[in-house]
Amino acid sequence: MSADRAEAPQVPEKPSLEGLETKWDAAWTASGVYTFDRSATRDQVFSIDTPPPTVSGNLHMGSVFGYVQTDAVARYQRMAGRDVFYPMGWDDNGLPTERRAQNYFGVHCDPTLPYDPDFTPPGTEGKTPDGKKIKRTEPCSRRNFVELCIELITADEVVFEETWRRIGLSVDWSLLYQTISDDARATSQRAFLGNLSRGEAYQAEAPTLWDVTFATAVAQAELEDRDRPGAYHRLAFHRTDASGAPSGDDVFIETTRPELLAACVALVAHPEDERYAPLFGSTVTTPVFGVAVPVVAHELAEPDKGSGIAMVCTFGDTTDVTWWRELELPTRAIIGRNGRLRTETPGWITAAGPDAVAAYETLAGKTVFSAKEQMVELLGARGELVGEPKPISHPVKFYEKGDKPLEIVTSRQWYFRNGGRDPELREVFARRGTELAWVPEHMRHRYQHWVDGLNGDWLVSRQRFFGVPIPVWYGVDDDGEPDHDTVITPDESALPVDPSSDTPPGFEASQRGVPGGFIGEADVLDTWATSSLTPQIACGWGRDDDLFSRTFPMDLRPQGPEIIRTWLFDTVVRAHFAHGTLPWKRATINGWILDPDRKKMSKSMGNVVTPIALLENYGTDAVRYWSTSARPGTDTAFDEGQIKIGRRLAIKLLNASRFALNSGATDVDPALITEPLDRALLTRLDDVVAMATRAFDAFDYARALEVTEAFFWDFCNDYLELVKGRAYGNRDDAVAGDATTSPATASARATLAVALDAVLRLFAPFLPFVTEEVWSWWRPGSVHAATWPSGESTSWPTAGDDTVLTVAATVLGEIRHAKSDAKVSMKTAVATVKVTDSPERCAALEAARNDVIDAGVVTELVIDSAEHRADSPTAIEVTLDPVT
RNA sequence: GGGCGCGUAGCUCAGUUGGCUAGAGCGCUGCCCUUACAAGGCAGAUGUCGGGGGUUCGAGUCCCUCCGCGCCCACCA
Repeated sequence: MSADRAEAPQVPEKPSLEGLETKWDAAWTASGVYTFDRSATRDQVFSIDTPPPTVSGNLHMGSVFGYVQTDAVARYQRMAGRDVFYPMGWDDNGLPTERRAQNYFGVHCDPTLPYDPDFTPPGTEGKTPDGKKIKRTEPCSRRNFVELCIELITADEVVFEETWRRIGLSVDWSLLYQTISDDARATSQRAFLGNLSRGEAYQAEAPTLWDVTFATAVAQAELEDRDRPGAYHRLAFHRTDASGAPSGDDVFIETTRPELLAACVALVAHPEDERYAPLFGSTVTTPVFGVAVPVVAHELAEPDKGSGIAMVCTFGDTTDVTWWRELELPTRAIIGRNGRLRTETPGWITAAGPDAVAAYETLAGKTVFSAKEQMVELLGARGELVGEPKPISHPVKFYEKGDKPLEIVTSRQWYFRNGGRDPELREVFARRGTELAWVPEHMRHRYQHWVDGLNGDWLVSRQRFFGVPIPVWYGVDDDGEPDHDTVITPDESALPVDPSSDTPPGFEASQRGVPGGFIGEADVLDTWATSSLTPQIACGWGRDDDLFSRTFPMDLRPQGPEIIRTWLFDTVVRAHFAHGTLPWKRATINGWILDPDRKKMSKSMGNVVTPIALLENYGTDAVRYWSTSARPGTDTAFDEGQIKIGRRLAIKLLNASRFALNSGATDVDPALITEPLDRALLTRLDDVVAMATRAFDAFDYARALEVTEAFFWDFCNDYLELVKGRAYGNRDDAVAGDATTSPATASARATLAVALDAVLRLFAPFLPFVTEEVWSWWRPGSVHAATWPSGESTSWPTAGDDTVLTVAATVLGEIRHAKSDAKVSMKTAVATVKVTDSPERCAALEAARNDVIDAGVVTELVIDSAEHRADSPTAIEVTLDPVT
């Protein structure tokens, strides 16, 4: 036994996959294999910016899919010698948590209420203490509400971490962060203050997309269109003569929103529309209210839509905003933030006379829906509604989390510049998109397309509660009114701050809200304004500059395609402003999982497939196998069959390893690997390592898995069978035993050890549990800390002739074929096998003669090149023993 | 309406810069309890590469066009 030889392998009698996850997760935590070594320099580090998942308590199949793919890359990088910085975070700030807190505790936030230290929510889990469903939520102060949110997520996050650990991510859990934590809030506010001081953040009074239900402004990135039923109402506007008196002629427009008639500020038609050209510059009066509005021209008006002329209201849709801005129309807002028509009669209606006022009063305070019905009645009564409304289905803008159409209201909000209103800046961000490496390459189009389509700056203020407060105060003027032009900022050292309770520098708490004092900004930042800073939060920007310098800009940003326009783009914007760089070198975009439930809706008789159930039924490695079989960026149908294959592969790995180790696989001088068949195997292995390495370097984990799996398959089916007898020492002249092992047997055993060792490492990124288990039978330390088998670590002889294995496997295959055809057992003896082939291939076969004879149970093997004709294929004749 | 992607065996998918009779796994069929593995092994059958044109000595691969599917974006009159 040589000095460097490991202890005798400890191979279990019945190897099994059960319980490996718990066992090794605990072991990895204890040994710290995934702990980031912060003495590493930037060039040695591979840092990964995982988008922190929303804490929901549930793990989604899609998350498992994408995160496991990234983990395989992380594990490869670690084995390839990089110091992997792989933090995880929880995105717990924002609306989803607010909603869950509302449902869970049965409360809602009323920011006008004072803090109640003794506040007790009506219940938990949506139920009262006596188990009844909570029907009405109870109001509480903002601070009480935030406390409840934090209580909820703290409990959830413990469970969530356990769940995530189950999928075997090699993250350094000591780096775990939360987007609502003090550090994250401080980072977010620090970045905001930087944006403010450089003029990248600004506040403006402007038309804003507004969600009535949540009572908050929303950003362009959070919109989605949904098809909703509507109806065209044909309305008669009245033309006037030069003196402004009615001329008796009418102009007809079609609108789906007659309730906004009181907010009408103009009619607009295309400049080249001959039907309406004579009207441009003239004035018409609205039906019902008789308010005079101009007829104007704009190329956005579409002649073939409706009657070709549209009414512009402030504001019915985003086109109205465009027209209002570009045509410098007046603002006549009638819809309030509660989604109802203003209760006080607007001045322009009053000016139109008592009839108009009377009409408006029947609408005042009504919801959009009721106002529409009332308006139709008013129009009908006056004969100004032509015909019946024509039902249509049309796209309507919604907040992606909302269930009522968005309204547009004018309000003061905070914005970040993002190029939406500045072609030069837009070009800067477009260029950033081209600098970023994309996997797959075509995903860059989505980024480009989004940047090209931006039509406004990024609205970041939200009228919500559970978020990062906008860290500013405003001066209060002599009349006690906030002066929004006087912005007071905190000292950086004071971050994070809450302006609603903290006092700005230079003021006393008693000056809050009094003339000459200050008032805190009540709004919070959009959740994206914080999650767009995950590289800064994770890498310790402004908090741990040493760590930051070793990890930022990060190497990799893995994520789904649906958040390119939001999360990815926003993160690029923030890093560009704060650091003048990209936040990462490369983005890998995973594909979608096609939901089987959706597909098989008709068959949905129960079984909801959850990742947890799959992980329990098949084991984590099996689920990881399926996830990493999918090509980067490629959509994949959920396939339980693939998961079963993964499980089989893992079991196969256990059994094949057990066999190899029990056959005497042993570490000896690789120079003892002398048999041509063994050298052929290792030559092939060398190619596989090269292919897998190349694939991983291109972030194509799936290809790396594919070539490794194919090799392992051949290794088991062909090589193991061929070498079995020789490894056992069946043909040894000497008595079995180390000291007297023949060179042929020693060669086989050394080859088994080398091959198994390499195969375990090659599979380690994909099947971390089973490879670690087998590794522990005979190797010290963790396979995940082992060196990737390439380059300098390739210490086996590779000058072999691959043909030896190929020909031997082909002949063995023919022998099996013959036995299969004869319907006899594989251990049946074969009388003769005659192989006719080229001299080269015959020589190769000759080199493996004894192994083929052993594996095929062959009595006589005839190898002949004399009758071989050039270009004709290998000819193999198998004659079974007549006795059988 | 614009953009991106996809359409290869019954199913899920590979097919790298155009190159030897188009591949894998599942499923299917048959056989084998072989002492690593019967929740296994071995073997077998299966394709107008969505349709139609074109370039080429040669096209699943490149070009054009049509059909179908998915996703994203788009101004809700």
